Amino acid sequence: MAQEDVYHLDDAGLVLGLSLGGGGGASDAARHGTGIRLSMETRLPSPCPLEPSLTLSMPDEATATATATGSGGGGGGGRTAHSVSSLSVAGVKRERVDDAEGERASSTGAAAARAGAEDDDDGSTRKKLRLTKEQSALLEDRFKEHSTLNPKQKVALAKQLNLRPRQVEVWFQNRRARTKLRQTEVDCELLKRCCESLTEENRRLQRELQELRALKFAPPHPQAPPSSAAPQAVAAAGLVPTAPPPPPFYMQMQLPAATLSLCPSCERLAGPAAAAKAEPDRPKAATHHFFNPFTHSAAC
DNA sequence: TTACAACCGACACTTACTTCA
DNA sequence: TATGAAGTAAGTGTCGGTTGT
Repeated sequence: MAQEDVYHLDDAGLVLGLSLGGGGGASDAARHGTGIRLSMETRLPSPCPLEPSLTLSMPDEATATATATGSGGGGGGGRTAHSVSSLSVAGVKRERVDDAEGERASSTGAAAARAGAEDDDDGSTRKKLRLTKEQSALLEDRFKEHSTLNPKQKVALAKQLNLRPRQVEVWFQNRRARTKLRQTEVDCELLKRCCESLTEENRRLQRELQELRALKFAPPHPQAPPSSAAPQAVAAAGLVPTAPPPPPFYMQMQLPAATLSLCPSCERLAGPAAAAKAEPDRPKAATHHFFNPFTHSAAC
């Protein structure tokens, strides 16, 4: 399921693009689209060509339209082909290689013992394995070092944990997915706050504009200053606060939202700025709570 | 050099199972 | 004890990249 929301705040000259979901799409971005796509640009062509949009339009209509459509991602068909999978050509691929490599042999291992005989024969029930705390801890440690494993590392780790290589591979896949999901949630929350701030800023600017227009078309006051001095006049009339309004939220942001990230171990919000503040002498890559999912580096 | 097929790794999506409040 | 939500191991289909022919 893909979901793409674009918040188009024309007056503020800002467009926030939020892309969620995806999978099975034509483009790589769509296929890997569960990650947030953040874009903050000034003065994009209006109206925004992207379909799901929230538009806060100019003065008088003061309309706000919002549409959100979930485009069918597709991705896997889930269980639809389950009955075929074990015999299908695609299904034969990798797992069967791992099987051949000796995961059936691992049925003597502790994991298989816990799983309870791994009854491949009847195939009617899916016994679920629970990893031990020690296994999970070691996997977590390896994940902190590298979020991906090469085949040699995978086999070695599987041997060390007394698991099948396929299980290690699946664990890393699921762990990456969890990390990405948490990161998406954090980004989503940030975007939400940013959008709320921009909406408020937009309202304030519209009010200000209306006041200025009202002043411009009002009959001239005998002692009123010329129209070129409108701001002062407005201020004198007490129509706008004398103190400047606080800077909008997006201006207070010290760094782009996309650079905020979660520490893979403690899953706390982190960012280069916070990290540098915490330990200024330390190189960024070696700072706590800073994890770059794209370089697969973590340093907690 | 280009075209093609096979393979592989990663991902998105999903299901099934376990744990816990 | 029953139950629903959350967490997670695992299955499946798809895509892009690599490699051999």
